[in-house]
Amino acid sequence: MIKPSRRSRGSITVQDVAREAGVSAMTVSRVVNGGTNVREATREAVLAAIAKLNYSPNSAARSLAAGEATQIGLLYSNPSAAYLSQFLIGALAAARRAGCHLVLEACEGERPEEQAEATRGFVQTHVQGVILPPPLSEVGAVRDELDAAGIPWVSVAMGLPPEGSLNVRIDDFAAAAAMTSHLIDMGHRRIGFIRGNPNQTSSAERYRGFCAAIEEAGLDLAAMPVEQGYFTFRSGIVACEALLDLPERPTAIFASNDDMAAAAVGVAHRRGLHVPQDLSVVGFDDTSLATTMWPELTTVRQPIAAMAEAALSMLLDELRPRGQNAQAEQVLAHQLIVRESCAPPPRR
Amino acid sequence: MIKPSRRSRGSITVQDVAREAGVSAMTVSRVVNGGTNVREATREAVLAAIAKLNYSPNSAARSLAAGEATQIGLLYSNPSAAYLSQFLIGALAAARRAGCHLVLEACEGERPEEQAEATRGFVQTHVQGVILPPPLSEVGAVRDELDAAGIPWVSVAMGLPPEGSLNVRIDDFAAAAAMTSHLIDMGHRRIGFIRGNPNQTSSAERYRGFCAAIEEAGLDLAAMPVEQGYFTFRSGIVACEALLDLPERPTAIFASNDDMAAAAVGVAHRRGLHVPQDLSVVGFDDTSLATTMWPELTTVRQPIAAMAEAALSMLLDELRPRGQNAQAEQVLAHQLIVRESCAPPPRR
DNA sequence: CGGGCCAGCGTTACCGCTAACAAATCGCAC
DNA sequence: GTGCGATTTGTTAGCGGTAACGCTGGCCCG
Repeated sequence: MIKPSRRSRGSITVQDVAREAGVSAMTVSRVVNGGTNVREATREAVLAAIAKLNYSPNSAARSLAAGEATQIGLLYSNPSAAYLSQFLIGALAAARRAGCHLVLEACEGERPEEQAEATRGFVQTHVQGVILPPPLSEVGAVRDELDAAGIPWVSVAMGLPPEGSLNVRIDDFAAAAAMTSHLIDMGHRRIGFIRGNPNQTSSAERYRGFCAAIEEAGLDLAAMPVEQGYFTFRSGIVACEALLDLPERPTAIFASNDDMAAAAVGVAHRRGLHVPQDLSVVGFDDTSLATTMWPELTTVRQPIAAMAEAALSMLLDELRPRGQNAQAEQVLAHQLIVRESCAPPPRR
Repeated sequence: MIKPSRRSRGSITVQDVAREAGVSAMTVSRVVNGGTNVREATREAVLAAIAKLNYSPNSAARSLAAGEATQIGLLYSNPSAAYLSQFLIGALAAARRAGCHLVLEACEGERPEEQAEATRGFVQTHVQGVILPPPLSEVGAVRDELDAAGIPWVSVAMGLPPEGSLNVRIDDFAAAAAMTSHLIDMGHRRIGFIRGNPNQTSSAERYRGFCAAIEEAGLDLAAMPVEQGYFTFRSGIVACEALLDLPERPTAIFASNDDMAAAAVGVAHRRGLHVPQDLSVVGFDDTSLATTMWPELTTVRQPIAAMAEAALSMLLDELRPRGQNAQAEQVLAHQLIVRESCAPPPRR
């Protein structure tokens, strides 16, 4: 007497689908993945059976059988929370599709030794690849450690990634230039710029974009006041104070990220300047801060979730033994988001 | 002739550990999980072998063999990004430990029909349980849909969870009372309160805590101006304007979350009031906003990541067939975070 | 001193899926 | 028709781990 398998989970498996469609389990598997070398009629029968039974493949079994990568590391330091949450949403979506797990690790310290230490945590836990969102994508200690362990990595949102490395980014240069042109088109002729942290290449790229747009418009770059910031709210306060202390005040401020832009708006308000009537302020990144302030911020949106997804796919392609990977670099489209924080300069 | 298995992945398996320790694979498995009925000497030998080989179990194989839950849903609407990122960090850590995948689904709309629709997405994709962070934990349409499908859920951070439901939370009442007492201890006698969205029970609990502390201090509750807010930055502006328009202005404002507190600080600044010298402002949640503003916000910290972890563990316990689950409710500890946004009231 | 019980460990048989190989089928030129 | 390569489909053998059950030997009790 055959007793029903005591361990059956009652869920729909390939076998069930195969029986329903009158084919073998292997054929079902082929249809579900890629589906090479399956006759059209057969595929349709299988798809119909899948739909009928509401089958969804068991990802644990799949990655076990296929021997795929199952643990991908994500090393984060302290980007803005808004950035991180978007990033995680994208990465999680891609991870689930691929059936792999995301292993998070915080990298708190600033010192190379601490960073290397956090990285070694990954090596211990057998992650097969690592995603490096900013600003860690720029940290040599981390990359060296991963290279030494032979673990592939993808950098995300670097301004100027090293040749041949896996990376996903936007065109910081073009985005900053577009934003600058937007201000110029509005009539601003004296635009203050707050630079980002010099240890990140995107800072330089954004500044280059700013300069290029100024010069292209035939304006005098030397007349544009520039302050150094470090991407933090606090540094934005200092930089903005300096800009507004100038005898000839800028009519607009372009901060290299939203946090610093928010700081600039705060400083302006405390000085009794109205934004945007007296001073226009624009940022970069379109984090949630941009809409939880008043006035809401004109800024550049990065497709953060899409970038995370792209990074993970790229990494998995790299890890897949079969064939060579198509591309090692992806530049996604950015978008200029116009809100209420900028307006034509005040008439004088 | 035995050729080495062509599909071997070269990684360390239970078999390797078993051989090294001179026991069977099953014993290794027992040691790794729980480890009931294993002699101490044997356990040590196995642990030594594990350490020596640097073995780490394959979570795909584990969940396949054990037939464990592999997909846990996380339905989020739009809590603050800071909240979400912390929440995801905690949930991911727990998910990895348990070897299950997190399935995110955004629930955009406000209308019950849209919310139910988003929930049905989960039912389709065979998630075995769902975590409901605020404010979705309070949405009847979502919970009904899950109940109808027989999918267990855990609510997180509800103020007053329904009897018998799985939930993880902090004591909103006590936390709000503590914050209020802190203000009273500083010398404030006229404290304005901005309520949270009435569709969330935590709003009511926080308000109850505020009232209790006021009365316990022997102050006149009727003298405290209260405004309705909705947890949004925008609603905080309106509420704070109303409070500051009062003939007898409060010396402190207790906003039911950080976004509204940030709004209050902004309004005060635009009116030329200095925070905290002229007006103290405190918030609730300790999201990242609390430190990306100036002055930094005194607020209540929720252990968000820990709450997410607890929620996931609770859900998995519920799903595990063996035995009954210990607890259906967990109240984690909150913490009063004192920063720069409050000070004794101005002398008059 | 025999037998029942249980802690401790091994054996077997899978979980659900897919790589690799084998077999069947097809198309087509001669 | 026949032969042969290309395409489509089926078969087998695991991937790494664990549930269920079986076996062993020591302990206790009658």
